[in-house]
Amino acid sequence: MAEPTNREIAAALDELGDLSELDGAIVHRVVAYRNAAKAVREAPTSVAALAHQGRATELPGIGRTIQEKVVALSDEGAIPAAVKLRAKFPPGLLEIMRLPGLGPKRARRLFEELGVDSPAALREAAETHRIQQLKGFGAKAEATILRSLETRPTGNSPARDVLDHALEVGERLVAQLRAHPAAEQVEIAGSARRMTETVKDLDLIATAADPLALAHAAAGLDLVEAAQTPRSAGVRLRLHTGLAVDLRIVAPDQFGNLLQHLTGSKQHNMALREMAVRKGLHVSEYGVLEDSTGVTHRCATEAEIYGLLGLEYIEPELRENRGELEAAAAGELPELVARGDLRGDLHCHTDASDGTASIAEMARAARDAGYEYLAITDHSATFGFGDQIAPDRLREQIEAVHATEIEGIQLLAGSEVNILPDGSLDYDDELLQELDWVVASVHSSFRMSAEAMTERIVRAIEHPLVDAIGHPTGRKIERRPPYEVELEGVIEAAARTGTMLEINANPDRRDLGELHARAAAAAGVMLVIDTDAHRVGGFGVARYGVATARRAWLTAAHVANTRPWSELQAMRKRARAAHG
DNA sequence: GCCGTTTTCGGCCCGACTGTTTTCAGTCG
Repeated sequence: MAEPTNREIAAALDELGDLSELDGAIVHRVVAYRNAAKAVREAPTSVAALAHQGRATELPGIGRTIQEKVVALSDEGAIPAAVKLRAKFPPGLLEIMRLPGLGPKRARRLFEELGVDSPAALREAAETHRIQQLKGFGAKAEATILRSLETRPTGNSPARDVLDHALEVGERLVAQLRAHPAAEQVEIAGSARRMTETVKDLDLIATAADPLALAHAAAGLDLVEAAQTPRSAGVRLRLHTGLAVDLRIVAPDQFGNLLQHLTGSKQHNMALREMAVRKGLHVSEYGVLEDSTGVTHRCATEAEIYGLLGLEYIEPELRENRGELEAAAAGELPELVARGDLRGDLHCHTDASDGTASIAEMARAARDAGYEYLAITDHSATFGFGDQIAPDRLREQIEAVHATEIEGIQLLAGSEVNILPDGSLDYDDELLQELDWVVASVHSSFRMSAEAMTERIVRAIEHPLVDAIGHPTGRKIERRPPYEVELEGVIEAAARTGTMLEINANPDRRDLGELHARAAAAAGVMLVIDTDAHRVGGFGVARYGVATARRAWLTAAHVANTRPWSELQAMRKRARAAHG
């Protein structure tokens, strides 16, 4: 039997958590299963393999018992405890439990007292008013249930906004609020501040000389489609883009408390608060309560909160409970790479392939975006959209790039070469040798087995003239899953050969993602943050690549294009081979 | 079920909201 993937193990643990919750298990055991599921989902290597070696307990939140369950899942195809509980509760009950307003306790009572075992049966029970006869349920509960059933997500709901869509409008909103005379501080909080890949809504926090006036002003902005009643505590908005915005207005001396609370993540805050409790402190959105004195410390800044807990300030991108609290306590947080550290961009397109601007136009735009060097990397011969560059055309392109002189930026002749299904490249070595930079990417035959795709990419990695692998998983966030590939094998090969892996900064890609980028860096792989710009405005997305790198705990040292070209050039494996 | 600078047992984040209730359990973020 094939070992279960981390995703399958995590799903099994989540299911066990749900079933245990229905079964009335103490909440902490349920939480333990969910924490374990998160740890598995984020683990960089095969948890099934770890469990068989008895080493899964090294992951935070996994102890001996859950390790045994993982082994059982792997060896027998199921977790015995889950099998037992599945026999006890119909699968429809899990669905019912997740409806808004319902939970495990109420779902179970509906099942035991009314025989409700599916959403259809639930609707029937509500429509015949049998639910309001139950103790603790009333007419309102029945109406809420019917409404929840109506608005139940159908599975293809778009659910979350990709970050750039939310930030584009969110940052305009912030600018407009800051311009209002009643406003003092206005900041984005929530997952958008942590620069997650997608967001559900936007949380804004403000302080104001006249809170009610600011809330009214917010409700009246032209970005706003609808607003609830403005209050001095804030206002809820819906923008024309459909984005929900929650503006909270707070006293200046509690600004840090609320900002920290609403920035999250939930997991980070829970772990932070547990850590605080051990020091006799209680952290909430209103302040930090000290047990020994009964004093509540109000904090104008987040740094004060972390300071009270004896922690270094933790950047929002790190607040995911992935070890940042322990590192902050030990004074060992990384100095994260910043946008200003990037000196060059090694992946962009011109109108020679599917871009929209000339070499010179792209060069000037890159320079104006703060870059010192730019590799022009148009698509190779078999790109297949009518814009392919045949070998002779590439020779002309190399000459054209080298002949283009733009003050303040150095141009490099490169190519984004296709990795063909068999792992070969579609230019011969003699031609590749003439390029300053070669990024190799998969653009076709996405539907291969993981084994074949891994072999394909590893073969490209082993090519002596490939400097970097572009968007290594091929995913499009919210639109297309990654192709099947064993990233572990890719990372191992990249480390072994000195091939760099790209963090493609396009907000729809962010590929490598943060977890894989972190694993790659830990394995000694050098990363490059590239925009993959197709137009002069395309360099602005660098911030999303930097955000992914920061969420991956990367420092400037982990990112090759924080170095001047002269240094980076010498780090390419072909340069190292020449010297070695 | 996990975990330990209050260690191998006894804790486990915090507060708001809702509906049904008259002091609170369940749910949510």
